Amino acid sequence: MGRKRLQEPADGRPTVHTVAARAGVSIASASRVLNGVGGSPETIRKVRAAAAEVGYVPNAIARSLQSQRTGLVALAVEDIGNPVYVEMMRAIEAVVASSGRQLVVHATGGRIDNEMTLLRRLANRYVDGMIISPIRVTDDHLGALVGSPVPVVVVGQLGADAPVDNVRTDSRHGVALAVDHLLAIGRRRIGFVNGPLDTVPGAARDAGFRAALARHGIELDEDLVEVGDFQYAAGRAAAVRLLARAAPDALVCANDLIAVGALHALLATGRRVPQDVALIGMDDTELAQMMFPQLSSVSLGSAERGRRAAELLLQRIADPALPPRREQVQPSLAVRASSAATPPSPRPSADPFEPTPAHPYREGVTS
Amino acid sequence: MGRKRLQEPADGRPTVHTVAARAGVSIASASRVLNGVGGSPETIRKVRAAAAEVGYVPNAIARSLQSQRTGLVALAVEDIGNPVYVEMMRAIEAVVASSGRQLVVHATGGRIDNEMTLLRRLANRYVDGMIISPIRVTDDHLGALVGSPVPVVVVGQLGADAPVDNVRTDSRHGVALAVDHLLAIGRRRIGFVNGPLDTVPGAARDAGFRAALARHGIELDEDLVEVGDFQYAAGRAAAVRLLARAAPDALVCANDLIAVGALHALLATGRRVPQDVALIGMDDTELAQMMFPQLSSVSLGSAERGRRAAELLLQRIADPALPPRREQVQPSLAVRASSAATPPSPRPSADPFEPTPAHPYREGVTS
DNA sequence: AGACTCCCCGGAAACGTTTACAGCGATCGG
DNA sequence: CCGATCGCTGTAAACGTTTCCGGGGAGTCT
Repeated sequence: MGRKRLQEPADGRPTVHTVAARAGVSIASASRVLNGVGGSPETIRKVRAAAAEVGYVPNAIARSLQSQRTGLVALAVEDIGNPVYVEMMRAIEAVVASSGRQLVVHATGGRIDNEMTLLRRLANRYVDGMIISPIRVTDDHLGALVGSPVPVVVVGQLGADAPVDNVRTDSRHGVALAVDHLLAIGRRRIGFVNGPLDTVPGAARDAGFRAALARHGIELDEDLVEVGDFQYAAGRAAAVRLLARAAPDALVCANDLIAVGALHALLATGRRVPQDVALIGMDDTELAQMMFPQLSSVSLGSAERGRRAAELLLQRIADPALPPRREQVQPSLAVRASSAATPPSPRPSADPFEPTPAHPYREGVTS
Repeated sequence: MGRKRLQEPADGRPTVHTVAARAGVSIASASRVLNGVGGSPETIRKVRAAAAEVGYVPNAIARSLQSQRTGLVALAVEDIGNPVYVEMMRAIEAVVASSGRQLVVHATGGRIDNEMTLLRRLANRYVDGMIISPIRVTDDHLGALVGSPVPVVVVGQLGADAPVDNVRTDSRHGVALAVDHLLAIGRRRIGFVNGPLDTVPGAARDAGFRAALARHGIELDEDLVEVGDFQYAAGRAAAVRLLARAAPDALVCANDLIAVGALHALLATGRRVPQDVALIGMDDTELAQMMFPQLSSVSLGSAERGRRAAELLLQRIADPALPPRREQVQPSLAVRASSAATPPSPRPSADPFEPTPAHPYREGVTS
């Protein structure tokens, strides 16, 4: 018994023991040199040479076990295909990468059980922290968030007093920006295509739409409101239903994907955008600018929210004792061709050279 | 000297030692029960109870160190925003998740140095395997791939004899499908908007386009070929350049993003699609169907390629001694409105009920 | 009854790294 | 010339888990 330890694992892969043996020093010295801390010139030379000869690469897992951190950060969103999350992911990835960490992404499908599973799995510490953007929130959920063993930052609305790092936006105000703008360009029958009302953003946007109309003293025709899902196909179907029973002169959509679906529905039924129906999306993703006509869209600062969430998370990882913080990003409206100030003209508006200065500009935050 | 080991880490988080002590058994027994292997009914009861009481959750890192696997699989693509990679990612995620693993995504930006860094980092075994879709390939690169210490599967074209698991498609043939179809519906001046020629897909598609025309005995007018980047903005700019100097009656695009850009350019300059110019994209992503008119697109089976790549990878992880395999996915053409067999009609058809009304205004596309 | 099998258990090693600690020689200051 | 300091080194512990191995008890077969 008692033989110290295999110097060469059966695997053949070099470990710090291999390097140390080859350099004729102890593993402690080898490790120190490899980490650039301490060591005499001679030792440094020998260890470096030995490491290079055997092609030594430190094992990330063993290092993690020792250092109690994995260098990974998780991001959980509903759908990694939604461009709004893509933009958020890009922003987060940039911050996270600059701290030398890597990103693990999870698609939750918006299902609470999936999110709960993820939160529970956090306990086994496979990541150093997590950014999650839940679209539905329950009490269990909230409990799991505040009781999480590793830092969690929430992107999105949350119960007001939840002691969790949180970066949110004011999507009610965002909807108001859209409504105000449409009224300002003379639209009166404004429709609304929303996502599910049992989601946090869906509920907030519905409330925002109603409040905005009420503020202007306009009575809402329920026929002008339709609900689908936060996806293209569902948005298009919802728009088709709405158009079948009502004749809006403008549509606000809770999402750019829905807006693209609505655009398709409008064009496919021979309506002109914006002459017959003005259209405004939400999230201001790349998609909005790819459409023809380019879509006006309410920016909810997804990239900015992602960036800030990542920074909050990194700070909390560095100092878990920090008090919970909350940050807010203001929405703004990007006006583009789909809601250009073209007066609703009679159908055969002959002039093909009608001037419509459709260059996008941003309207201020002030309502 | 002497004292065994802290039962309760200063941290306060329960370990298997905590559970074992509380249950009055050894850590070996505790571990066995927790893994569901062995243990008498009484032991099982005690350990389960103790684990529940202290809220024990096994530490994933320690487990990884012992088992020599992390349960993570990496995916490296050029741009996580490109819908083709989103679809691929979804397919991969499904397979990977069904094996109980998780996905780590990396955006390489198509830069070889980034990819090399990733490949080198593989050596520290932070993941069990990697799927990579390089758009540029060098010899160094190839060396790093074949010499990788952990399983790697490549999605995309590769040097013919590289001993690396690889799933590819025949994009030359894909381009041919598009060209054949356009010729069949009577188009003669077929343009091509490609991505960079120094990329593998760019080169293959260029060759495919030229070969397809040659096969039909058509001489290529170089004015009808334009190169940009595999992105929306670059595609749009490239299409604008092309349209400024030539008058195609059809456009093939190397990518759906490019095709969307081209569509925008066409519509913004008052051209009708497909009446004036038929349009075909490539990759057949969701985006193609979101457009109005819906875009024909050559499917290169991105989801299928992702699925197969994931399966190859899992099999190789299970048995690293497997010989390298290569799989091929056949392209197919999805014909939609943008290349419907509408004969090129004379311009002025002022029919107000024409199904695709031209938009009477121009957008900020510099001509 | 004795030998054999089977099952369960606990001690201890192992995964590969970092790091606290102590020893030791050399340098330096007094 | 001696003691303190400093820089370097090696031993060993620690991170938290799984698993090999040997011991022992209960049961079974001959």
